[in-house]
Amino acid sequence: MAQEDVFKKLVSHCKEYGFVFPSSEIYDGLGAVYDYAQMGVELKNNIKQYWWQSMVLLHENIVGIDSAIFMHPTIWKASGHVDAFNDPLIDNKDSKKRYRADVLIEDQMAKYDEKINKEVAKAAKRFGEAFDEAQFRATNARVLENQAKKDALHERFAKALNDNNLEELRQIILDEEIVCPISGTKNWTEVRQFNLMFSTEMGSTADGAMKIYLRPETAQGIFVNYLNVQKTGRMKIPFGIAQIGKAFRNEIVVRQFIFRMREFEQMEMQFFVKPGTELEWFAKWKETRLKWHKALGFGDDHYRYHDHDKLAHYANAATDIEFLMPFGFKEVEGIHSRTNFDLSQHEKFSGKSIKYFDPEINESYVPYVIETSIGVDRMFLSIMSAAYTEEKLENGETRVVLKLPAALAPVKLAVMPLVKKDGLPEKAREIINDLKFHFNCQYDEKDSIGKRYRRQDAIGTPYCITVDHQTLEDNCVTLRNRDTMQQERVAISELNNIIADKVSITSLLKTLQ
RNA sequence: GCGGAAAUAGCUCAGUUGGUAGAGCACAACCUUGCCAAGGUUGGGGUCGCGAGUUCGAGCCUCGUUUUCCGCUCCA
Repeated sequence: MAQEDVFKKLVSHCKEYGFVFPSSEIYDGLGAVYDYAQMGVELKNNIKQYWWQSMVLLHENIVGIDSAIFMHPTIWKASGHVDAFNDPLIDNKDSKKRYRADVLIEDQMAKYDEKINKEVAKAAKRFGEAFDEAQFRATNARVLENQAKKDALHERFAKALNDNNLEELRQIILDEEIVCPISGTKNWTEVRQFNLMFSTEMGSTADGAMKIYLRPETAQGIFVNYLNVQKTGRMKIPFGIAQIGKAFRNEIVVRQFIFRMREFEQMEMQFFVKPGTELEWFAKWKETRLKWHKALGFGDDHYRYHDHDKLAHYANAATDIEFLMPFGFKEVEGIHSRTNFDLSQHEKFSGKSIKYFDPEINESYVPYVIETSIGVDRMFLSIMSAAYTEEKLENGETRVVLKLPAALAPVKLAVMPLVKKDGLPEKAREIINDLKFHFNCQYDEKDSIGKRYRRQDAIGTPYCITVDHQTLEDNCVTLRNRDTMQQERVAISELNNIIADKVSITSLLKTLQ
């Protein structure tokens, strides 16, 4: 089966069986926003629980927080997001390359300087030692002409930037006859301001309102709280802070279902370490995180590292964990050595010292940070795509089964009477009324037993138990395994023990030790 | 953002030169059956993505728009 087909079928399956719906569908949807449905929310919660427990339960030096989505706007100046996420961009229609309009104009100004310098260099060569550069610059016609052009451009450019006048920026590019370095043409689109951060206003009166942003990442909520957590939690370096929460980015290009959404959820852990030890910890977390992924049992060939050659300005090492999606290997988690960039920036912008006093060396320092950052929605998609299976059966039929890890499956157990009479439904209800306290169970008596098994296969339920006539006599039921379709007969009183061991997140966590 | 394609029932799709919408599966009820998608009867569900235009008449033609997919592009 071609990979695009798998992806298409997966999207249909998510809709049909209640995992993911397009947001606001009855109003034609909203671009790149999706809702998790009755099955999806269970799977997503289980993923989050698996991550949270692997961080907070298994590490005594990692604690969690839940910081607000709204944060002081200066935080995003300190982090660099205000500058980096607000660019006037222009496209060349021929090369289809996108440029920052302001950079194109700055390059043009540099070209005038080049011309002037060339004239100066030429003259210097001609006149030798007698050359008076200041005199030359002040009198030479060509130099003056270029200087005047540059000054005029500079003035016009500064005004356009100041007024945030995008049309004027475009007009400057046209008037200066700036060409695309690739296509060499002047076939430009309009200049558009890209605001990758969503903003809103806090304060109910218009004049007293403050422009604030919906956080584009959850990490900053950890950084600005790190010292509070350290002091009140009596944490000693090295220690980590974990957080799961929504983040928002006004993406320019959104595609591939829930892989890139405007509203998405992150699971981030920032690990604070002593300067100089960060690369050791980076290596350790790189390994730890991959192990966490592999424990799900989809096969080691589904994963690979992608080390970054080009590092962001704040990082001194970075890697991605990539997962083999239907459309190729894609980033699911990022592990970054962020140095002390973020904390230092917050010291600078807030004016408050956020140094950690290290009692072991009797010194204060700004810790270095290792970040592990994973997109819940991407994780969800990777799990769904790896679990989705079309299986040829011996009788020639095809069975669609979601081979989800049992610990993550939305429904753990389906309880069904073999027939809808003879007291079997009542017996089945009796069983489910006991088990529902322990697992997410479904009851189903509609249609043939085979059809009911297939329905459970389609949502990834790992176990089905069937109540038959014999059950009424011996208090045993058949327990059917989703993947092997094998059945065994077990006592009702044993069900809880047998199933709990197989479907609990705890047993999955134990494989990490 | 550019170029291309598409949008009809919960899902997958038909729908002829323009004449008031169908199938399979799914869903609900009942009958029959009873361990891997059985059969029968009946029923519910669509202003054909949305808005204009052309026409006596638009699911079909034209324009716009929204959403999705593919290729570029972008991606702290």
